[in-house]
Amino acid sequence: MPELPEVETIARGLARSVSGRTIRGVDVAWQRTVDPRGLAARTLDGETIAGVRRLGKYVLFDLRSGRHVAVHLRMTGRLIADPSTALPHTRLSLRFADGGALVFSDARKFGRWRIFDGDPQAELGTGIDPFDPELTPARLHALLRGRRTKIKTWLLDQRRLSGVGNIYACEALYLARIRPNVAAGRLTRAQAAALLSSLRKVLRKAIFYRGSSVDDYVDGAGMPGEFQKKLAVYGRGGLPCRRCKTAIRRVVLAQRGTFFCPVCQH
DNA sequence: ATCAGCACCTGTTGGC
DNA sequence: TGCCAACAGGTGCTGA
Repeated sequence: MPELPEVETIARGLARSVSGRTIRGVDVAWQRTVDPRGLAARTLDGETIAGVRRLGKYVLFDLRSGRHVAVHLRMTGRLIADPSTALPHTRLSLRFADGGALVFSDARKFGRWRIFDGDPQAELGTGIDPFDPELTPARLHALLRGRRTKIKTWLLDQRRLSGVGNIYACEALYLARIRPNVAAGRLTRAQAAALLSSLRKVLRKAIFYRGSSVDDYVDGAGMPGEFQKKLAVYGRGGLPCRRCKTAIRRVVLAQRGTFFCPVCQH
């Protein structure tokens, strides 16, 4: 479900709504929600949330103790602060000392919570962020050099670049006029530069519109985003390209639906 | 290194 | 109307 813009929207909202609050009670309704590589959920009892931010596609809670909680929402995970009614598919809840709660609901049960000490980036293995100032066109071009994997598949690999998912990979490649199936290493320096600026443009705009609610994404307050109305290619198979009117094609790359314009993208 | 295939899960949708 | 297959914003593992 959520990619960088959706996770950013959720993290920003939760930073305001749960920062400074103290956990007094943890309910785990689906044990596998808690990643066994990290600490047990009950260790959160008594912790106070210092802040909330995004790391790649993780919602990262920084605790006053120095510990961290990384929540990955995968396809259908939702983090809702102080819900007014019980949520369906609730898998884990943090009860706060003030009487409120942070509830994790996840229909498909793919989402994971990981509680750990130490450096989040090292712990989670996240690659460079698309908005990291150190990611220059030259740096991206260098990262792509020699890679024979398809550029769209490369964009989805979180160990290299962290935060881009299926929707925004399709959208950025469309904006940059690059075919999803070209080998990553074959992109020219100019194409790498176009791809980077397209990624930032589409991600920034999607954050502005509070994410894309194609199916069931909602933010930390339960509100949907608006960017799904702005999508240029994702989910538009068979519909006319907004630039040249050619029918948008859908193919499958790396087991994921992939949309592109066969005329605009080379 | 890379890829296809499958696993993890449930809910919704579209075709027949 | 009803059933079933396909599909879904993600990742991780295995085997080739």
